[in-house]
Amino acid sequence: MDHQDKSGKIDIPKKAIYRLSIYLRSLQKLHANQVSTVSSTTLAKVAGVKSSQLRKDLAYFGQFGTRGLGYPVELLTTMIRETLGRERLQPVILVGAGNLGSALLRYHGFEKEGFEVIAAFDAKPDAAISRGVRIPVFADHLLEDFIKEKSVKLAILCVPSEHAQLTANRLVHAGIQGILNFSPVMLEVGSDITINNVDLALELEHLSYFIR
Amino acid sequence: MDHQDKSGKIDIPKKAIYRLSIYLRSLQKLHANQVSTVSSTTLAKVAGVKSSQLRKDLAYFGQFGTRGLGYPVELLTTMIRETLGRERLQPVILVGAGNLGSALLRYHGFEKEGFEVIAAFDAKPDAAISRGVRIPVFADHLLEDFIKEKSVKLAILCVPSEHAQLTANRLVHAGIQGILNFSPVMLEVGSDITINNVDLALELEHLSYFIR
DNA sequence: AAGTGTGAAAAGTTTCACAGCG
DNA sequence: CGCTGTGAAACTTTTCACACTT
Repeated sequence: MDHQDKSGKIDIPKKAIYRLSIYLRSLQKLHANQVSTVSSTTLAKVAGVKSSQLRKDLAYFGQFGTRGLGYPVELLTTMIRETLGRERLQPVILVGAGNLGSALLRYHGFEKEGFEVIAAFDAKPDAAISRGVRIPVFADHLLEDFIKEKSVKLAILCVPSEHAQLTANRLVHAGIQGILNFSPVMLEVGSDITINNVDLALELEHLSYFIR
Repeated sequence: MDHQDKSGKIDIPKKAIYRLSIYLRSLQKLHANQVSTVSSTTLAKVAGVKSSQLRKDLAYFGQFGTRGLGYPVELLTTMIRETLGRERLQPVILVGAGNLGSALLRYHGFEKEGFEVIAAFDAKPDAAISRGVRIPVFADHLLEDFIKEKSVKLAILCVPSEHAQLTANRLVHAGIQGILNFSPVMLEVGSDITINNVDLALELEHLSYFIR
């Protein structure tokens, strides 16, 4: 196995990809502190992982370190960005500007990390607008044209559970390739589409198992 | 290994515990549709997993099925609830009622799944109250007393990154055992405390790797 | 000496396949 | 017969330990 899948993309374990994002943040923090070279031990500590795991993760997509010295912060940042497909700004849309949806729009956590939420869609756009959302909120039926026009690839899905699958189908049909899904529903989509479920109640439930 | 860890709790793989929550929801859906018995194949389909995995997951904490027939919906619901520690309502507090925090308070996704957010805490409680939050919002320094008084075990942490670790320390010291952490920071806590990180920007970043 | 890169071992998880029960 | 419960196999991910480079 040469770490290559059929699409020509390097085959990195899913969990390692999550960690790459964490490394990216840690590197940015180090860069802000004028650090220009970092050892796997130090970076691992900042990121909260084992140093051996960090080295293995980085080795999945290249060799960037200097033995005896460590990794150049700036180069490594660039390489991880490139691997994650974050060299250029990704436009994102949000669908379903209800309670949670408009909350996410006002919360600027995505922008801070370099994602631009360029528009939102809702059956009742006025309601969201009146909630103090600044990003343009359009009527639901304009969704498809907008996605095609702007070639948007990423969507945040916050519609009520009962509409989630139907809306997901529309998104995929219009060209969306990745969905961040906040509905507590297992979406069924083609294998070429990536779904990321964020299920807040489920996370709390998971915690409640571990408290004795 | 008899599936028992030192605390006397059955040793269920972490990933299986997440799935138990999904099964619980699926069962509730079936129950609402008057289904009283369900086969592993059917329940697995609803939950979006393989039937063999479902059977293995359930087997970790008991034997509830009848061969040739399937699982009794109601009993299985009770057993999973019990395993997850969800037989009785868990009180939860939220710390940091800023942008995201007050958004989560207005969003009632937790309540719907049976968690009661009984109070929130913030350095500037008035700001959150004026944002239309109905749950009582108290001043930050009342945190410890409240946790002890009500023996709260679960907290949702939404303070800015720079205060996250300090606040987590306070929570743990006051008796919190599980933290749902929305700050993009790896919290360092004792091994008896469970942390669940929900990092929205990280999830988006993960998606961006998979879109070609 | 310090620290990377990496095979190989260990641990964790999923899937298979089938014996056995109702 | 239909479907559960489960060992064993397959696969994935993590950790170890050390050869090797600067």
